[in-house]
Amino acid sequence: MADYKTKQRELILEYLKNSDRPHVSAADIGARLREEGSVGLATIYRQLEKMVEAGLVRKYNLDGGACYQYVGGGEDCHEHFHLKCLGCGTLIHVDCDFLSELGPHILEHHGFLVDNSRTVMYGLCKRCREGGQ
Amino acid sequence: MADYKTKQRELILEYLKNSDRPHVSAADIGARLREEGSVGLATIYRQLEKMVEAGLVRKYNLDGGACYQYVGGGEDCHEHFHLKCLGCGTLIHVDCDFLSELGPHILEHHGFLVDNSRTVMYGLCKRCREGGQ
DNA sequence: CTAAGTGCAAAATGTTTGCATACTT
DNA sequence: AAGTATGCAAACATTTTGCACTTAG
Repeated sequence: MADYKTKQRELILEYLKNSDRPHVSAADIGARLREEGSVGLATIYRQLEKMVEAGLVRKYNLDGGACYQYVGGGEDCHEHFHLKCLGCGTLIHVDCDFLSELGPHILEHHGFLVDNSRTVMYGLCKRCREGGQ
Repeated sequence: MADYKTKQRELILEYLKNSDRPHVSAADIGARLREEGSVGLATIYRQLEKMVEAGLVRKYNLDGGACYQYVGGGEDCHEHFHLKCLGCGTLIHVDCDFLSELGPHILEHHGFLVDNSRTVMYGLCKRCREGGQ
């Protein structure tokens, strides 16, 4: 029942923490960890599942597969917003004061508690807007 | 380029409109339409894709596959926001001045054009928040 | 007649599982 | 030693695609 501390688990956690991009797919992790420590994809999925269950990692179901984000127990991503481009599929992370007021506003005026970590706003990014589409 | 009006498309649309449940998977549609009119799964996926693109249908990526919801083209949903309760599943429509500033703000400061009709914010409604969960 | 849509089966993803082996505690 | 974790390959589920054929405009 207790999570053993294995080399693989540490590598995955390490990767999640130090990734420059906030959201990472299982394949991303696999691609990187196959070089150095060699961690099987199955292990990655199994560990990610545990981490999600433990609240260490958050899972997002996106179009072409799921992405994972390290949140380290404490919140982290509750503070910002996600914009997903319907054109190129990019997931954009946004931190912004104006947007930070959104949650409190909705809670106060509409009685609804928004969970930013699960909310994705869809639309078109600048490049896709300018490139036709 | 123009969407042809085929028997299959009509059947799928009909099913989406009359479904008692708001969210339906491609498999759900297939299971039902195989009985009567016989519509191939591939066609269902291809039609759903078009409908999503046309704004007739909204797509949600869930854990075990995607679900689709008919939202009708005629609605003025571009004007307001959608809050979906993770507890009871209710979809709440919200009209509000503060929220109306959100789109312009994101466009101006983040270069991203939000499509309100496709964007759903997830969280908990008042009742679900108070009732535990 | 031409463009678009359809069904089927095959293929491409993304994720999970069975099992023998290896590692943690 | 007992309980977990791992790797691999096979199994799965869902969605996409190639192709010959049908249908709508």
